[in-house]
Formats: sequence, C-alpha cells, structure tokens
Amino acid sequence: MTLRFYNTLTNQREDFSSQSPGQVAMYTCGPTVHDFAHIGNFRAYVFEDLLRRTLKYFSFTVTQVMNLTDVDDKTIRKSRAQGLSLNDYTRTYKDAFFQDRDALRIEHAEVYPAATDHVPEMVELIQKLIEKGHTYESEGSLYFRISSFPDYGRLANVKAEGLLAGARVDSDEYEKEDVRDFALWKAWTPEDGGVFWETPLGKGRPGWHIECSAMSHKYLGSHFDIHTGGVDNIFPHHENEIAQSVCGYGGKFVNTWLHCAHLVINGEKMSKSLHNFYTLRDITQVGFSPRVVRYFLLSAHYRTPLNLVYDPSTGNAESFESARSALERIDEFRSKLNELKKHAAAGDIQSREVGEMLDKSERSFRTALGNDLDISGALGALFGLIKEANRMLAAGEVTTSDAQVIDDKLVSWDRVLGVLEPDIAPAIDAARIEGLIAARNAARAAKDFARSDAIRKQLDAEGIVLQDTPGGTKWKKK
RNA sequence: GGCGGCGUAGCCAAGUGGUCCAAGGCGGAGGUCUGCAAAACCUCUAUUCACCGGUCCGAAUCCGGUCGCCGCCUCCA
Repeated sequence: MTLRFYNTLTNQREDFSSQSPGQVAMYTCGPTVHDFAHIGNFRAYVFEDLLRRTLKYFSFTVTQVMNLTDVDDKTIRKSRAQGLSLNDYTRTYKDAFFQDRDALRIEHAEVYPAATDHVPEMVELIQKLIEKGHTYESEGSLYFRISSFPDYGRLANVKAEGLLAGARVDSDEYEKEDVRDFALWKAWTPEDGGVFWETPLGKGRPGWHIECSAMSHKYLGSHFDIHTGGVDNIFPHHENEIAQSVCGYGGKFVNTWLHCAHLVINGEKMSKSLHNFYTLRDITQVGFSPRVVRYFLLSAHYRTPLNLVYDPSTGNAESFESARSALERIDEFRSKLNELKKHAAAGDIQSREVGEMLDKSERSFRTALGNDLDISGALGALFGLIKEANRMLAAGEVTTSDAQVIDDKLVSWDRVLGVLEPDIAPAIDAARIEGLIAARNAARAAKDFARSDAIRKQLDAEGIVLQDTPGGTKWKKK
C-alpha cells in the first residue's frame, strides 16, 4: 500500500519513499518556549503526531527530532521583565509543553534538542558559511547573503523582485545589504542582559533559523526524509534553513516538506498577537477533556484551515460538543462489545461476514491515511464499521469472538488515532451511586416512578447519566 | 504588488473524470424499543458541489474567467 504526501517543495502529492528502506528521519518544528502553547500551536504538533503514527502504521521506524527554541527576542525580553534567568524562565514553559503533549496523547519524539544546548554546533555551521563566502558582518552581527544562494526562494516560491512591493518591511533592518538577508549571529546589546555566549564569532547569540539547520544536521545528518511545520514557517524560516544547510553542509537537505494549515477561530487565525487564543488549560477548565481537544484537532485534514467555533463568554462550544458526541458514539459501541465479550459461549466462532467487513474497513482506513493523511476518510472507515457492526449487534448476529476481533481492530487503528481510551476521570464515589441506582430500581419495581425519576434527576444534577438497558442500569459521567 | 490555500447540505467535513446512491460526524424530523428517558437500530434531511463559460460520450473533480474568504511576504504552528 503506497504512502503519498503533498510536498511543499514541489506543490504536489508524491509517492513517499525513505532514503533508508523502512526508516524515516524527520525534523518537526517545535515550540518557542516563551509562553504556554495555545491549541492552535498544538494543531501542528497533533498533525506531526498523526504523521509519525501513520508512518509507523505503514511499518516505518521513525526517528523524530523536535526542537525547543529557548532563546529569542521574546524569551529574553520576558525573562528579564520577570527578573529570571533565561533557563529559569523557559523551564516553566518547557515543562508545560511536555505536560500538554502528554495530555493530548502526542507520542514522544526521539530527541528534543534545545537551542541553548547547541550553540557550539551553530557556531561551527556559521564558520563554514563564513569560509564559503555566504556571510557578511554589519555592526558586529553576521548575516547570510541571500544573493550568494541562487536557489533561494524555491520552497516558498518567492522571487527576489516580488518580495518587497507592498510588503511590510521591518524598518530597523537598515544595516543589512538586502532586506531579505537574515541574521546568523546577533551581537550582544544591553537589552540582552545576561544572555550571551562568548564565541569565536564574538559575544552574542544565535539568530533564529540557525538552530534548526545545526540541530537537524547533528541528529539526522545533512540529508533526511521529512521536515514539517506550520504554513507560516515556510517563509522565511524554512527557506532560510534550506539556504544555511545547503550552503553550509552541502547536499540535498530535505526530500519532503509538509506544512499544516492554521487553526482559525471564528474565521481568524488564532495567535498570541491577536489575543484570541486558548490554551489547553483554558479548554479543560470549562469542561472539555484533552481527549476531546485531540479529536477536534485531529478531525480535519492538515492542509485545510480548521475553524474553531468556540466562545466561552456565550458558552457556545459547537466544535468541542460535536467532538465529544463523536467520541461518545465510539465509547458506546465499545462498551457494547465489552458486554458481549463477557458472556462467552462455548463453541463460539468468528463469522465470515465479520471477517470480510473488517478486511474492507482496513483497506479503507489504510488507503485514506496513505493518501496524504486523509483523516476524514480514516474516520469515515471507523464510523462506517461502527454503523455496520451496530446493525449486526442489534440483529444479534455478532458472536463473542466477533466482538473480540472487532474491538481488536479498533485498538489497532487507535495506534494511529490515539482517541479510543477515555481520559482518567476524577475519582467518583461509585459505591454511593450504585446504592442510589439500587434504590431507584427498587422504586421502579414497585412502580413508584415519582421516586425513581427523582433519583435520576438528583444524579443528573451531579453529572451522572443513567441508562436502563436489558443488562441492567448503567451509569456514566456526562 | 508577489506567493499560497480555500469556497461541497443547518454546522463540521471527505471526495480530483465514470463502477449503487456526492463518505463520515454533529444537529434536525418520523418510526421501533422503553413505565419514562437514554442508547442503539430503521427511514428521511445537497437532482447538487460559489458563479459563468469551455474541453469531454461523461466534471464537484480538468481548462479559462468572475466573485468571495483566509494565510504568508515582520515574530508566529
């Protein structure tokens, strides 16, 4: 089964193959740890997680590197404002990032290199660029000279001429020869306070782009398979990275570039500068679990903008409500399978019909994922299976053994989706609830429905929902 | 001004030339079941894919144009 990805470099879908058979090396742009990441940021990390899990589902071994940008203008400015050292300041947000990552069930990358731990590697790369004549110095800082790299602009499809007209140009970049040139090494200024490195390049700190070139080279080599990020990284960040890596290390650098679209909120980009962002903490506080957020972020194809319909001031949370409903449908289905699995009958065998249904579903699921991570198609396969199996369940056509293999299939798909298991709920006094249920059932048996409904209502107010089923009364948290 | 993306039912969202209907989810309507409810199941909910032309035996899907929305070109996932 083939795997195809839309490559930003060529603007088309291409069959994917890795340099080393069965092994994928990929670099995924990580967070700048100057604040809590918002769920728009996490859309990118969930996308990268889906990519990683899909590659594994297609039997690749994955080596994933995700950088942590822990030195830049913002981290320096904010740490100084709070009177903290850079490391003390960024520690908080690194920890928060890893917590949120785990809550959202994002698999761990193999390496999380921090920029501040790799300054020598960056200096080494800059020195190569100096030797090869790609740099110039201005006011103590070092810049990359774009005109020395004819291929510049290929990824973003930008030409030198088109860049300036009408664009917002940073007015204080006057010291550069060409506005497109970018800093490799920034000379220390008083605003940097105690943040600087004494290096052969002088006292200062690295530019933004150089960390990714240096760190990807260190952990993945000069030519690797996949590089990802948000669309806003295409230009200038990734374009500049290509310039640095190709000019410094030589070789081809990256084969496939994948970029995910933004999360938009009511039609607008979610971003810190627009003040319309929510963190995972914000969302969980109003009662939506990380699992719901993961499902929502996962549910749209990565290259289309995902619109979040959410307004905490009015309580309108359509996007999360429908994600929750969809998950409930899955949970209900699994719970029915589990019921069935408990009552194994002797001589029970798996039916041919179920086997065929699962084979067909597997093909749909795999084909969809292989087609540029068509998550909607994959979820379509999942719900299609649930629908068919539900019909068979209702008709009593599903054996215990069938229930087992169907559930195994869901668990297998969950290696990619990561949404099957409910979040760990806060401790609930189950014994008390069961006691009330017993009282209610006694009332029902005595046809005292006023009392039975009162108990149901009381539990409902506590967020506990009751369901009377042929197998007895079941309860769950709303 | 340049570059890129998007426009499919009330909402979200697949589908890139034709095999049975334009997946699937949410929401809605009716029914079965139920003391009531819930869940589940069944039926219904786009003769149509922003609009206008064109190519083709055949287009949501390709080509040209129009309109609208968004993003990048400054830090940004």
